Amino acid sequence: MKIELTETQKNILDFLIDQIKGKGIPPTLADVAKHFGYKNRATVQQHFQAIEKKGYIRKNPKLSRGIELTLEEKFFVPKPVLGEVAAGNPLTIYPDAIDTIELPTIARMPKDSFLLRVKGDSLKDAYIFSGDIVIVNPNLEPKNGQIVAAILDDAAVVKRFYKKKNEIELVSENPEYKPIIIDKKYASFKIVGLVIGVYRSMDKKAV
Amino acid sequence: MKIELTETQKNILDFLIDQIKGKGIPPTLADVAKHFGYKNRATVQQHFQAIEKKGYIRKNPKLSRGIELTLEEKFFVPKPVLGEVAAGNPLTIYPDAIDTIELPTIARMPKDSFLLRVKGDSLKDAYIFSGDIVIVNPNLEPKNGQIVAAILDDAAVVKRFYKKKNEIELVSENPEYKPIIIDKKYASFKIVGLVIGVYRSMDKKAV
DNA sequence: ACATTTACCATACAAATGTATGGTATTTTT
DNA sequence: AAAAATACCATACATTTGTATGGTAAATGT
Repeated sequence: MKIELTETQKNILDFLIDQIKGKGIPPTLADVAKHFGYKNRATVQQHFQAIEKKGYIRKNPKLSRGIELTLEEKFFVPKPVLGEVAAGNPLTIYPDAIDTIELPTIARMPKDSFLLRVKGDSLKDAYIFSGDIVIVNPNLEPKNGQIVAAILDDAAVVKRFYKKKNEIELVSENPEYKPIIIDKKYASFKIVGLVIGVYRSMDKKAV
Repeated sequence: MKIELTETQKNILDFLIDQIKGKGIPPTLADVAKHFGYKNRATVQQHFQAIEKKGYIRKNPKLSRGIELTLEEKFFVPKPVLGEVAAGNPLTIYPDAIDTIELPTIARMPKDSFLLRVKGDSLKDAYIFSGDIVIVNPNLEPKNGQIVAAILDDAAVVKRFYKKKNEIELVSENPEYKPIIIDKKYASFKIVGLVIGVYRSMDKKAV
């Protein structure tokens, strides 16, 4: 349906999305021009025209900042650049560890965070279920008691984090599960990031 | 901390929030003037100045639509105008029915939806826990198998919806709970809306 | 080889936009 | 009773902003 964008157009669209998601308000032509080092607004104008023609955006003519994304009727926009984005991502180091990873964009998500779609029920002791989306920030230092996403022994877990003297303890919400103690034995242990939120879409669950 | 707003200022701030949340982009002075029937942009300008002085908004000077809400550093903004806003809302019909309702605003939510913060564990059979946010769309017709928020007998429930010949059945996820059958006996039954999503913030849960 | 698309530049212009200033009437505070 | 805040109006002005038009050079498609 949608026609392919060129590299430049993709970059501009990405910047557009970034601004809308991050700042909450679409940029002006001048904003975009400045960001890409264009000396001229008309350049951006023409790119927007091209992008609009390909169906990715809609313009409210004569309106300042009147650019809308056609993409999102929904909460989550499956990023078309998924493959490439994941490549630059901390997660790629463990591409197989987490069952299935999708990187949708959610509005107003902190810029440095990413989303993981949880598949499998291995995380349900943290009230997180298959199909849920966890919002993970890899740049936040987890404090004791916070929930982290971590990899150990090729499995992904979401648990409460406690740092002790010589070890790290990962505690489940569910008391049935015993805490996992991380010490030197675990060579393949890595904190992926701090889980700052969970989202679950009900849309498709109707069976 | 925050100084009280006047009635007019409150209305204008509400409209501002409405626009930012609903349309995704702040209105111009002219937009606001038009909406309130002011013949003059300067009137709005002055109201904004007053509202800014009281600390509710921030203005990026010289920037079109450069108004920001001071309110929201977070995902969810507990609406300070809750009472009044709720007044124009479908929910107000049952002001006491749902344990505690907060009407936070989330960016880029489908325009006609609203959020309910769930308090109390009465909804946990749908994997929804105290503190979670459910996203409810009152304008979508629930189909069989979808999750709805409903009011019956002064209690709010979130359950799977099934329409039968002469009755409506509300089924829990958890088989321990028996389905609720709605027939003519329930005078005070009302579907609030279709639950299209659940969000949970992990931020504050660190104990 | 020729046409089209892409990716920029420059200039010009009307409309939109934020802002400044001054004014009037009413309400609230002191 | 006087001062301050509120709620509007009008006019004027400099920018910002979107848009239109025309041009150049390189890449791509046919």
